[in-house]
Amino acid sequence: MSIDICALCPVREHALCSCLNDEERIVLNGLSQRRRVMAGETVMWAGDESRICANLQSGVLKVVAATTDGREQIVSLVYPADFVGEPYATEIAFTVTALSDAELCTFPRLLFERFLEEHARMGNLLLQRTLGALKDARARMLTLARLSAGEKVAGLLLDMAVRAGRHSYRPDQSEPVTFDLPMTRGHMADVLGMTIETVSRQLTKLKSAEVVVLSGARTITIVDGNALKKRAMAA
Amino acid sequence: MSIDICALCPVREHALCSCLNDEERIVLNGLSQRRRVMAGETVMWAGDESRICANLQSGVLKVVAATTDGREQIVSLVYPADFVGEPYATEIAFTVTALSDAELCTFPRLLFERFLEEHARMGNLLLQRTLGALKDARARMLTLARLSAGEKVAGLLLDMAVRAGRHSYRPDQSEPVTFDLPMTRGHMADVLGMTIETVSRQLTKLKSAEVVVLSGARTITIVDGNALKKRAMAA
DNA sequence: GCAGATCCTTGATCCAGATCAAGGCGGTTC
DNA sequence: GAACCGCCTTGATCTGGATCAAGGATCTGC
Repeated sequence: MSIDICALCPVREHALCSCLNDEERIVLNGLSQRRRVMAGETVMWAGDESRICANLQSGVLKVVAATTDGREQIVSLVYPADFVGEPYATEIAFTVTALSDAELCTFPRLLFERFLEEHARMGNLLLQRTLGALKDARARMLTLARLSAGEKVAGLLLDMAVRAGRHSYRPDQSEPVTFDLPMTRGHMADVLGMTIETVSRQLTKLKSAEVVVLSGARTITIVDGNALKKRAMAA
Repeated sequence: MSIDICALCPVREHALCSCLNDEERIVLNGLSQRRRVMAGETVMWAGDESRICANLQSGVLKVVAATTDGREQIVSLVYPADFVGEPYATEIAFTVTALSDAELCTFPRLLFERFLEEHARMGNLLLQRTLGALKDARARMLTLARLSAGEKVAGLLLDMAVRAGRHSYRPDQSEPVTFDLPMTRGHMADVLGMTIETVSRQLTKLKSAEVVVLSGARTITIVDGNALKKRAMAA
């Protein structure tokens, strides 16, 4: 009998399983297996059989779509408490790789699917999260296809201020915020569908315009949130 | 008591409700309302309250994301038997408009959500479809961000050959297929994130290369499916 | 604190696709 | 059958961002 490891879980209040009662949670825990990955390590490969699903406990992952000739696009970033994996798919469509060291709580796909079907409340919660992810993906389609480089970078900075910096950040109330960018220029370029050089130039432009301050490559202060929002345009 | 209108439904075998037994289906039917829309008419507006969900019975719809200054991107095409709407959202994020005359079987959102929660099998089916839509959206993110104009057009033609032409079409077995393009050049441009002119030029290029034959603007024959697939690159 | 690697910035040039502009082709109306 | 209208094609030009190229900044291990 395994001990109640969920008690120590850093995301137990926010992950999918937060909707379960103690009894149900213990059953699900019985199916789970903890896994640690190092920055740069790949969690699942496109083309492989879909064998596991997981909740992310700590760290950040990227979900990547790629052409056969090696062009890549990050289609999603996975933060702690987010669900990752492809239930009801036999073959993995998108490669998932750790951007930082990370910890996952994994489940065998087939057992996870069975559990979902037997616990409708969790099934429903996953449905709601999947609908949210779909909305996100569609919003980003607009970004990728129709926004200029300047708009893309401004929008990503605002996103990151909220997700990686203070969750409460509102650009409107323009008190400056400082935080560490959670990714390299290269990853930003992969998220936004552009090149490293263009990302760098746009950041330099924002710096010259005194909208942001860059202290070293990774630390940023948003000085004028309103100006940044104006440059981002699309909601 | 309403008559059993589902018996006449053209998509009863393929829509979400196909997983229900007779009794359940009659309950759901009690919540539904048929709606006809004309080509060009908008079914739901971004920004409005999310009041209805629906199964599409006939016709084709587009789901559109737009910036405040009017740039647009089609993020999804909805075909018969597909589900459309935004359950569990209070405000509509994407405008839905008919590309052709269309018929919908609509449900009030809140009653539909309740029904989903009380009929886990349908909830699970919607989850599977939503996961499929998410995969689609992510694949299209790669297309929008990283493929060339030529690759985009070739890929869309193959897609349409399958969805709008013969469902069984396989480009590998290169017997020619003829079908009518289900949309204008303008809509193709909106789907692919480019301009009408570029779409037109790419089609002309495919014609000159004798990969396709265009008989009038709307009828197309794919002569060399393999060549077209080669030009599309990305899976 | 130095060697090497990785990441970032900046400059010069190029090009795919946007934009601007001008007809051409089918349908529809009366 | 003439006039119109929406859609499509083609040509000329422009430009945002990619690509090519060369350092500069930071970090890591020893």
